Amino acid sequence: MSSSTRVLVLGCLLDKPLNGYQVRRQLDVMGAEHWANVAFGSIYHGLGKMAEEGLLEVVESGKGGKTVYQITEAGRMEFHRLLLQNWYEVKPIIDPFQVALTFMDRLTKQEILDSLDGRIRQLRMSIDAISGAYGVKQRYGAPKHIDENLHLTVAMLTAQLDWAEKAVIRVENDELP
Amino acid sequence: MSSSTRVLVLGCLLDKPLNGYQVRRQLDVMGAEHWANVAFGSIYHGLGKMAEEGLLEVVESGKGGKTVYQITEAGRMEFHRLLLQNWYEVKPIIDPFQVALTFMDRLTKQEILDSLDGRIRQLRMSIDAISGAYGVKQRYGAPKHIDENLHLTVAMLTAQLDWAEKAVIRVENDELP
DNA sequence: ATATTCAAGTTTGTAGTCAAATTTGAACCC
DNA sequence: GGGTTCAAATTTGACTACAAACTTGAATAT
Repeated sequence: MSSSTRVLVLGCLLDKPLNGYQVRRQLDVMGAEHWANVAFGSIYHGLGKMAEEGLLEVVESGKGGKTVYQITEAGRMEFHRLLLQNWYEVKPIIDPFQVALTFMDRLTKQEILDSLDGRIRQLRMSIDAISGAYGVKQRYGAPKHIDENLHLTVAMLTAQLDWAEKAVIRVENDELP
Repeated sequence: MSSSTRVLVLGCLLDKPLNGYQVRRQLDVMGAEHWANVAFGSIYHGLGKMAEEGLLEVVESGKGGKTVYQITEAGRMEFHRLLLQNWYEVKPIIDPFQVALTFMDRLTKQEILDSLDGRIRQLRMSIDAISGAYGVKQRYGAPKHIDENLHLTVAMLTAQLDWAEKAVIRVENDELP
């Protein structure tokens, strides 16, 4: 499974053993749906796989079918290794919009302007919504660094917004495509 | 297959029929490896699948085994539909770094500062490299809008760089994590 | 002529993703 | 206390992604 899935699942298990469903809920609480793609099946798959690899071990299996996993020492080391690696290396970000941008010349001027208008509105709404969430979680005792994720997301959305606003002007003046 | 794969493959076939290998080379020429994830197998899979769906049709099969595909009218409409959709909608960007950021408190201050230093250096290098490429393709007859992809990429990298530089200060002052 | 090499072109198998479907268990109602 | 309902928890299987392995053909060397 992807490096992100591994980090997320191992990360959830650092403090206490959990079963698959609890891992999933933990990810929900973290708001992982906003910045990661981890589906149901992938969690269970990941748990099973990493147990095979010795990064996790099963505690309290059987009974009513629920299987609780606990992180091993090897698992902690792997978590730390992956975490550092993801902190260090800059991976190119994949945005389907950039694919669409490549074929800009296949759309009419009006189609481009209409789409850009829609994008700009969506981007503004997202930025507002996320900005409004700053500091909210702290009130419930979450650590400060949670907000950094929001800051970074807003920064990226703002970069896209700036680009789109400039692009509108260039298209209107027929400098593009 | 993903919407991006469809757009990319259909887009390559707009002007002339091609076989799988030629599609792949066309994507290489476009520099698709920088902003998309389209592997070998996915291209052939996509060609076969879209042929089944009637978006493509096989011309000149057999012979030495090579199969040439041509876009159909339905294919052109689908391309246009997908293209507009990707232009219009803002999808959340998935960045493995944001996953790592969530677990910031599991690293030591020194580890964080070292990693950030590495990231900052990488980001600066990428920004310089891409900025240096502005306008280069035009000299070889490529359309202007190709540069927009580069502009957008640089804008996103710059946003990440700004964030990282600010984060270093916050960590040094123990405001984080 | 035959061998060698290399790019062109495709197939295949493994591993992974994902959401729908299924099973389990406990709380609640009359 | 039997039935109903709903959240908890997992399984399943269809679909995808990917890269390694394979085939083919044509050019070059011997």
